[in-house]
Amino acid sequence: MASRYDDVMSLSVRRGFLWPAVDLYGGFSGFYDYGHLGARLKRKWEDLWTAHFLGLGDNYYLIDTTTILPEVSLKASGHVDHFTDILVTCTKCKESFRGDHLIEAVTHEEAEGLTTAEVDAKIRDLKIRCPKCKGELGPSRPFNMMFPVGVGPLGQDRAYLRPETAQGVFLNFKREFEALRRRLPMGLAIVGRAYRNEISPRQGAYRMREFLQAELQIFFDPATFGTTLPVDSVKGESLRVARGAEKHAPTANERTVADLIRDGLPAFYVYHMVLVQRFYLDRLRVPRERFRFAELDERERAFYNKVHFDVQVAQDSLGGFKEVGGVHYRTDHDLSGHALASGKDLSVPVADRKVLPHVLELSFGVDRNVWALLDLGYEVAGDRSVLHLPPSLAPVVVGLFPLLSKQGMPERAEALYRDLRPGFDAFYDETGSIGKRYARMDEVGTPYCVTVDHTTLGDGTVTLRERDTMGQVRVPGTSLAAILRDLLDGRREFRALGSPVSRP
RNA sequence: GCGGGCGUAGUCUAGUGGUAGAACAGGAGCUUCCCAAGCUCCUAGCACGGGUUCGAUUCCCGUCGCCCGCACCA
Repeated sequence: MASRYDDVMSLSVRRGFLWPAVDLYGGFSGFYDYGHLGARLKRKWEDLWTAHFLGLGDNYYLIDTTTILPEVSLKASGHVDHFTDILVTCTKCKESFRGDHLIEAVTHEEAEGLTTAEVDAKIRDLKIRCPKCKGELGPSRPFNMMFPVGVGPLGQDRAYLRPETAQGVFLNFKREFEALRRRLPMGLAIVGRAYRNEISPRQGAYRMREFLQAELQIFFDPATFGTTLPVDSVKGESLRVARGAEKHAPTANERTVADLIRDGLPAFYVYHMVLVQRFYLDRLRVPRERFRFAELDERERAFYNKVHFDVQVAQDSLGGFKEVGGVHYRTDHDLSGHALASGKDLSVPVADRKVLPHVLELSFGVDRNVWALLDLGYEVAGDRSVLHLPPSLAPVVVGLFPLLSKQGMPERAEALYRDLRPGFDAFYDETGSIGKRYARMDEVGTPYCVTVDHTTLGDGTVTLRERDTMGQVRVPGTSLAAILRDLLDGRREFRALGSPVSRP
């Protein structure tokens, strides 16, 4: 019995969205490659994300930074120390545990950051045994989630593949602040790869060792940011949130912006939650009930976050609400860390004061979002399978077919294809029956199909078919480009295009 | 990493100690023509490595990978 996950993965592999990397040699756990449709879908998601989030501010820009970072910079960010877990394995039942957690459970004191020798000593002194089988615990060993890289001919310069794109922004903060003429708020975004040596990659594109992040870091003056935003204009807007323990249930509560601010969340933070929710509901067309913000408590949050809500989308292939992004209030953690370690003052002048800017991070996993689109969009009903992608994200926007492979119809259809090709992701097909061609387009999410038929030969009109409704209208072939552009940009509705063509 | 299950064309699968069939998909052709029609032909597979054996896709071991549970998840 194939699961929902298998169905989505099968579609992805068959049609060219994504599949396991290096599968010629049996695969490479935690790594996935994108095929021709997946790469285009991913690129369109990135473009949409970039347009939406850079549009949130006049001083928001995209930058691009290295994926390899020297140890000193990641030491300053806290990743060298905090991204390392000390693991202890039971010699009897082979179960592994985090050393600091074992010690904290007994002493109720913070034990994170201890060395392996210290953990071993504590375990011995406190006579800690395996919590599961009471067996004897083996020696502890460090495990860092970052991939080490030896730079230089002898590999003598210790470095790591970046575990998040954000550090590239912080390292370039001072340069950009000058280049952008010293203005706050300033937004710097990176869409790029990041790497984590996950112990156990799972669930396809959900937990990967190499993945693509889209992150926007907004630098601001904590004293004034909330008051400079049009928070009042969204006060009545409702957000879907699960706070504290609520996230363990597959639901969310509708809470107004005003409510959340009254509960103590910073106004600027809630304001940006609204903008993120709009991106998912309005732009990505995620059904409202499948979207929510899930709050992480102190124990679950990363070491640098003061307020943290996951952005989650409910996906049947992954068993419910799963993280696709996050809204993180990182305070001045990063800039102060880099200021301390580099010896450079990263505070900036604001009016007559010096301010170390705070950071609000809007962070998204691109691969997770692409998978969510496939999961949400894929529908199998009887013998028809349809991928309901938002038209603006569909890797193929329009299919062009001749009804018959004769009477000059292929030439007419191909001419239309040539006309549209420069401006649209168009696809021409004359093989098989017309129904089969529609079916193929439906399955890869193509929102519109155009067919040249007998009537076309007389008056130049063609049929335009909409994927989701299978409805057809007749439009002039010469207007196709303009009509498609309007449909994709949301300026026109398909049903408003004209009277439907009836079919037998 | 531990435990369990699994690995046969692109996909989904049948099957055997004597090297494999089907369906769907794909290609060519005929025919038909507005929602995966039909017919003919074709392409294509036992994850990888080792062992046992006259002979291994099948049995055994290892590796890799996938799924589930545990742990982990800045």
